[in-house]
Amino acid sequence: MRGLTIGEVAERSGVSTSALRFYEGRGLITAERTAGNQRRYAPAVLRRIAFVRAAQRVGLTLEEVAEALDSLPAGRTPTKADWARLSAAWRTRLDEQLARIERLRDHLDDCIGCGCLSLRTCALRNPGDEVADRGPGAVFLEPS
Amino acid sequence: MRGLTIGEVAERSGVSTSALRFYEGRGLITAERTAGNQRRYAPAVLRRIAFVRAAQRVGLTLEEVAEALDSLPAGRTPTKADWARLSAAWRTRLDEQLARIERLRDHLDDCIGCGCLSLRTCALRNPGDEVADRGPGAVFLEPS
DNA sequence: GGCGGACTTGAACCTCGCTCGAGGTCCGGG
DNA sequence: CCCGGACCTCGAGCGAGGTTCAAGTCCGCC
Repeated sequence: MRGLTIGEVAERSGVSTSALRFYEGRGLITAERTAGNQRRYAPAVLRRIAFVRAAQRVGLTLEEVAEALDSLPAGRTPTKADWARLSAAWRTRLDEQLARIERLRDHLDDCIGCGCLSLRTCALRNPGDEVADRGPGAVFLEPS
Repeated sequence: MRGLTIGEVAERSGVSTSALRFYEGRGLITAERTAGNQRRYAPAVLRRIAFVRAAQRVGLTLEEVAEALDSLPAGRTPTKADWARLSAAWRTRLDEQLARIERLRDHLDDCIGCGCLSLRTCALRNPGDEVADRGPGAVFLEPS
């Protein structure tokens, strides 16, 4: 009963063993067990993990990733058509994010120099656009 | 000793009273107290709160917002020059976010239909670009 | 002076995506 | 057979940005 150990999968995928166990708990990946209860992974799990990480970079929550994975036909290897369907949906999502940020930037341009946070009409003060980037991004106010 | 009550500030700013107390704990806003220990806010707090919310929409953490507020000269009302300086920094930040998402989208375009998550060279699999939008965004996989 | 709604505090809880630690087991080489 | 490193489970903790609760106090109007 060969298969990849969790450590091997972690190394090859760049995802920590704790994250792999966490993903398993969320139903994102699965593993066989040895007689001694250790996980053994099929090589295909690496592609699945790559899918999860790619989806996360696009901004999906793990729950959404799980839905997307569930939408793939069980049993067979995903085809190019499956991938095209999902990646088109991702693209839409990215386009929406771009549009949102662009709107925000344009409002900001309108506002520069006008001190308009004091005006009730300022678009920046009013809702609809969210960014909330929690990733490793640029630091605000240059570290001088 | 007049001044706005916390409820009035909440109503006018659209920020909940619990959030206002939370902001005070983070040093983002301040308030006087009545003899009976209730908060009373100066009207200028509304502009300050608007600033906080705008900065959050641009993606700053509350800690970064606090730094930005600290960078404003104490005591006097912020000038247009102050605002221009900060909003220019925000614009840079938004531009970086846009660039990041565009790169990701372009990778995705390169990948559509090629099933390239199976290739070790796929740019989508490899790091550097993060999105992680936690805001109210579009739902993935249209609700059909 | 009495009523009720607005206010006070602190602590506990929430989501998300993990990480870490404790305490214990398994596996492979020498 | 023994050792050490990799593995196991379970539960707690983090950090961001709050919300919710409990128990008690204040404010202002009639």
